[in-house]
Amino acid sequence: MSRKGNDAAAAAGGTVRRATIKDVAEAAGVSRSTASRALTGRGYVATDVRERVLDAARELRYVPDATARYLKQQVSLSLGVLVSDLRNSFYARLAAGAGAAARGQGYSMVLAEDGGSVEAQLEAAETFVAMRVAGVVVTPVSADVSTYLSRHRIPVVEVDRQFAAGDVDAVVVDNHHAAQRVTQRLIDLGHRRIALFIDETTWTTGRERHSGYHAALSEAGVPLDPDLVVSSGWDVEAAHAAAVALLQTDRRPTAVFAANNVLAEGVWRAANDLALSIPADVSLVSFDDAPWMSLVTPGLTAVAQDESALGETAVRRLLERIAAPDSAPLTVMMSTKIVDRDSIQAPAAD
Amino acid sequence: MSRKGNDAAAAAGGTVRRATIKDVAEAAGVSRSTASRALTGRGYVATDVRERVLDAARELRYVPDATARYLKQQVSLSLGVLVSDLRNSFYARLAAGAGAAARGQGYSMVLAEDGGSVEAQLEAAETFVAMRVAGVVVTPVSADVSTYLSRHRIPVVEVDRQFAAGDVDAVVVDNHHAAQRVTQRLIDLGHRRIALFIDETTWTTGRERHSGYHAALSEAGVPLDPDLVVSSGWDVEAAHAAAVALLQTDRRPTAVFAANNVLAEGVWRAANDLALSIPADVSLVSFDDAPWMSLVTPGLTAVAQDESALGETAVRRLLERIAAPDSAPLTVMMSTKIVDRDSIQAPAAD
DNA sequence: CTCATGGGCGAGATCGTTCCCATATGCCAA
DNA sequence: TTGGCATATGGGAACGATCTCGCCCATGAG
Repeated sequence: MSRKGNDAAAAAGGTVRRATIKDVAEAAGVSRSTASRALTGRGYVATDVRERVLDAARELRYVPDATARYLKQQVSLSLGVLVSDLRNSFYARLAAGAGAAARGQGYSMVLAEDGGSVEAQLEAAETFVAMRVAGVVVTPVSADVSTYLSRHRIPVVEVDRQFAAGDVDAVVVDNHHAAQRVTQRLIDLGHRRIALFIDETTWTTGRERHSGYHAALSEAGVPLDPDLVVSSGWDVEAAHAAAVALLQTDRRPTAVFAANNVLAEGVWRAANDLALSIPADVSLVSFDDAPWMSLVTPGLTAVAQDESALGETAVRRLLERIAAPDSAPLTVMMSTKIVDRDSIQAPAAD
Repeated sequence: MSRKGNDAAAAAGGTVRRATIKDVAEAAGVSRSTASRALTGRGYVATDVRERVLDAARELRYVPDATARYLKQQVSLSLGVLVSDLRNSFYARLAAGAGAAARGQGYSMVLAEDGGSVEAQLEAAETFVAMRVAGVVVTPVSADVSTYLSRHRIPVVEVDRQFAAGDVDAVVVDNHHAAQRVTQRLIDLGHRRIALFIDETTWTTGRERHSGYHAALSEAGVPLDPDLVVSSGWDVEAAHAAAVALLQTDRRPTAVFAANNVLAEGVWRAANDLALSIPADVSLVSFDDAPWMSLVTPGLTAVAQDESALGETAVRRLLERIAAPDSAPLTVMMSTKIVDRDSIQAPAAD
């Protein structure tokens, strides 16, 4: 023995080296090549030798170094997932679904948040490139991420919203149609003054939800009142303030369609603060079905997306693309459903 | 030139190799060593040479391979974060805090979920070892994770609950004290029949919350009624079923203390289903303050933990330990506060 | 007996990076 | 002049795995 064993070093208080395949090979009295074959199961190894190697590996608690393996094979087993805000249940569930799908396929998930910032998103993308992840699932905030990652030959799937339609895969829902249907529902109940709360119309989500709302009104011959389309900010507070303002006007809407769960929360809080009764004084529907919407009274009628399925599908699509890098980009459309609860009813007679 | 450039290869439809430091060095007309020095900023490089190298790197869109760097330096820049369930806002916020802190210190976060399963948790730990993460933050479900990771020389911080007290660092809250205070609050209002909903008393969280409840009752001389301590299962449905059963008995409790947000949701739903008014018919307090608790009417009085701070602190502690591997393990106690809302009041006179 | 075949094993190259070391030059003090 | 020091650069060896070779040995067919 030319070198002290690990146990001796440990007893001496020295730093314990992690066991490498070389240690395993020496302990089993074989070469590194043979040890590798025994451990990976590729190539010929005599059964007794294989046993010796496996025993040695167990004994030494050998865990192969994934980074070294990647370096040699140039095949990574981790996926990047990049979302806006984990505190938002929508993204949390999306990430949970993605993580589960990844794990199920033997991948691990590197998760990053960008808080909706383009720069933060690019920074995260750069980290993913540096880590040589096998692919990335992203809820994009600009076209730049997909472009950047594609340039670096990293497969991307856009999920929830789409900025690079046609260039990369995407998994989305039919925002236009769902928004139209739910607006239609309000119109059918007799509503004519229907407000839309929306944060952003430059993303596909916002744009399509807006157009769906618009389409439903047009089709019913209800004139579009620009004052009823409220572009509040991103967060609950902004939506809350905007809702308080709108709901206090003398000709307030009889119904509100909130284009996402954050906006719905703002409107809900505003109605509560103003002691307006939902749905008696004002009906409320939401795009996105957040957990709280089934807990409050009345429960909120909402367009529900299966966020987990969104994440899972995105990961599955990503792995398909990794397997077939040159196939044409696909946009997968997931279904939504309207969950009927008790936050909408016919408007009070004037 | 002995080899085709990338552009030519791209034009020919061939696979484009990612630029390596060797490519950068050649493009700048220097050796790999010099290129490395210019890029990392360690060691002497003439200013004009540095410029040339940096230009070449930009030109070739060079992004250093983090795995290769790790292999050489044996210093990893990713952290493992292992939680039970991202769909639970508690864990989501914890993970968000951890991720933010990690990113702030230049680390990226590898996130895994174990769904509360010991085996899944160990599997995730094994992945972390294989990936050679610099450290792990975990909400443990057994002592095995910490033991396993420690054996592999990977620093661990237990967060929320503690299984390896004294052996590894931990970030927790004073469950006993907080539970005692909130139970005391109910007693002070005049409640004597106070139910405790709890899922598990083998974890520190459950055990301590139980003991705090117990302590408050003892101190007030209220006899402990074992029928009022409900060990329901993990999920909302189980808690809901148990709560429906309990709240229908003729001598139902005048107040319920739910030991976490999931149980609180079960109890809340049960009360609603039974048309019991909170707090008139039954008072309800929760350990954990979930987002929905401020949206429902009445708002739920709850013991609030700052989940983000929990995650951030755990990561900070982890990095401290990485910096000083031989310092004594520390248990950091975070504060809680009771947020008063409207779900508790004095019991109705018998 | 020869030669092809296939099982079994090890030497050494390789992935992309860093880092130690050797070498070289210019400058200043002894 | 010599020695020492700071600056500047390149050669080559790692890090830990995998993988391509090439070699050896049985076995069995011709």
